[in-house]
Amino acid sequence: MFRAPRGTQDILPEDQDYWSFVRSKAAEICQLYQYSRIDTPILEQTELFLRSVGDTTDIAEKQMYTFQDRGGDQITLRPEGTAPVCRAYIEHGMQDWPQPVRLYYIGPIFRYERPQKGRLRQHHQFGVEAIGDPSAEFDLQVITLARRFYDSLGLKELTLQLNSIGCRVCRPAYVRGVQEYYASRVEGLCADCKGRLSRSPLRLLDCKDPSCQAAINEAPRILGHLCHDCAKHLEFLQDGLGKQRVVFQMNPYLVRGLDYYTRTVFEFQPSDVGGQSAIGGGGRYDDLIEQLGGKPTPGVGFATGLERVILNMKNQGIPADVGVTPKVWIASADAEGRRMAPVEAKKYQDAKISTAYASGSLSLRSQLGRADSSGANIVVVIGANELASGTRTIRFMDTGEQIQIAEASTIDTLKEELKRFQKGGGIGRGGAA
RNA sequence: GUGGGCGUAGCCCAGAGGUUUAAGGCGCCAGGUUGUGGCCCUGGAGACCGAGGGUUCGAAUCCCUCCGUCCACCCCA
Repeated sequence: MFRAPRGTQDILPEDQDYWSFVRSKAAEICQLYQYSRIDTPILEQTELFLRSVGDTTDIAEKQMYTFQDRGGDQITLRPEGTAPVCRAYIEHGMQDWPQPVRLYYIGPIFRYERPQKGRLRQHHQFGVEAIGDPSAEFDLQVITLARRFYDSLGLKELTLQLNSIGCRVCRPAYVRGVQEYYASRVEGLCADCKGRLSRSPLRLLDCKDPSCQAAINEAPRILGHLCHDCAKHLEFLQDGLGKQRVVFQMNPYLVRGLDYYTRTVFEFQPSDVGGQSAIGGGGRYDDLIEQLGGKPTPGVGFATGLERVILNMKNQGIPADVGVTPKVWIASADAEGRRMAPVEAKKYQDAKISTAYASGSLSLRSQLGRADSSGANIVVVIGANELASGTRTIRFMDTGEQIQIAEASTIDTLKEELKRFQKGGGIGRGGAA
C-alpha cells in the first residue's frame, strides 16, 4: 500500500478550515502593512542555498533535498523562503522599484529531518521580506507584523526573543574573541562544540549540553561588542517595540541556523512546547543580496511555520473562524424526481447556490440522512407530485419545517431563506486582538 | 544522526502462547417509515492482527530484522 512519504502529510478536509483561516489572516495582515504576494518556484539551483544559508549549516550539510535533473543541473527543493525571494529581487530588477520592496509568500518548505510532532520534511511557511532599506523601522515593522499575525489568530503565550549578532564591522572581532576565550577551555566542551569552535563559533553560545554551560556563562557577549551603528540600530528597535507595547526579552544566546543574518535576529517561542522551540523567527540580512550577486542591498524578514501555528492553535483550543456557505441538497422522491434532480441542481448552481444531491436510487429516508450528515441547511424535495403541480417542497433541516412553493419562485426563496444560515468569515471579522 | 515507547477494521481500542470462526465503541451501509433526516431499535459490510523470517504440536500473543509512527536529544518553522 502506498503512503505519503515519511515526514509529509495530507491536509484533509477536516483541517482545511484551519488552513484557510491562517492563510487568510496572513494575506489580510500583509495587505494591511502593504506587503505584496510573491510566489517563487519550489525548485532552485542548489548553489543559491549554499551561498545564502551557508554551506556549513545543518540545513546545507544534511537537510537539503538535492538532486540532479535530467539536464544535469543541481536542483534543490527550497529549504527556506528568503533566498528565493532575494533571487527574484535581483532577477527582476526590483532594486529599481520604490524601496524597500515589501513581499510575502506562503508555500511549502523541504528539509530532510527526523519527523516529530511539529517537525516535518515538508512543511509550510508564511514569510515576509522588506528588501532595500537598512533602517531599523523595518525591523520593527516586520516584528510587529508578525506579532499582529499571531495576535489575530488568538495565539497566546508566545514570547519574543531578541538579539543582535552584529555586522561585518563588529562581528569578526567578536567571533575572534569568542574563539580566543574558548581556546583555553576546549577540554570541558561537548563533542559538538569542539567542532563548532572553528566552523560556527557563535553556535557555541547556543549549546544546551550541561558540560558547556559554565563556559557559556562567562563567555564574552555580543551585546557588549557591537559597533556604534549596530548598537544604535538595536536601540532604535528596542525603543520602537517599547513604544508599541510589544513585549520582548533580550536573549544574548539567540543565534539562528542560517548564516546570512546580520544585526537583528528574533524568534517567537511557545511557552510550553518541548520539541519545537520556535514557531517563527527572522532577522536582518544586509549582506545577502550582495552574496547572491546583486548590488549591495539590505533586507529584513520573518517566517513562521504554519503547521506549528495550527498545532499551537489547537493546543490552546482556538477554533478556526471561517465563513460557512449555506448548503442546499436535493432529494428525489421517486423515479420522475430522480430524473429532474440533476437538472434542478444545475439551475441552483447557475444561481450560485451551493447544491448537492445523493443518488436518487436511495430511499428518500437515506437521501435525507446524507443531506443531514453533510450539513445541508435546506433540502428541496422533488417528485411526481411537485412536477405535476409545478411546485417544490423545501424542508428546513434545523427545524424540520417544510413548505411548498411555486417552482418559479424557488431560487428567490432559497436565496432569501439561506441568508439566515450565512456565517461570517475570518476576513474582516474578529480583527486583531 | 543518537536513545526510548508503540504498531489489531476508516478512527479509538480489548486481547499477555491453546474457550479467537479476533471482542467492543465511533464512523459507514441497510431496514424499522409504501414521499422525509437528527434520537432509538435491528441487521450488515469492513482486519491476510505493520512486513518478512524464526521458536513451538500450536503465535495477534515469544525472539530477530526491516518498515512506519510517537517521544526525548539535536536542530529548527
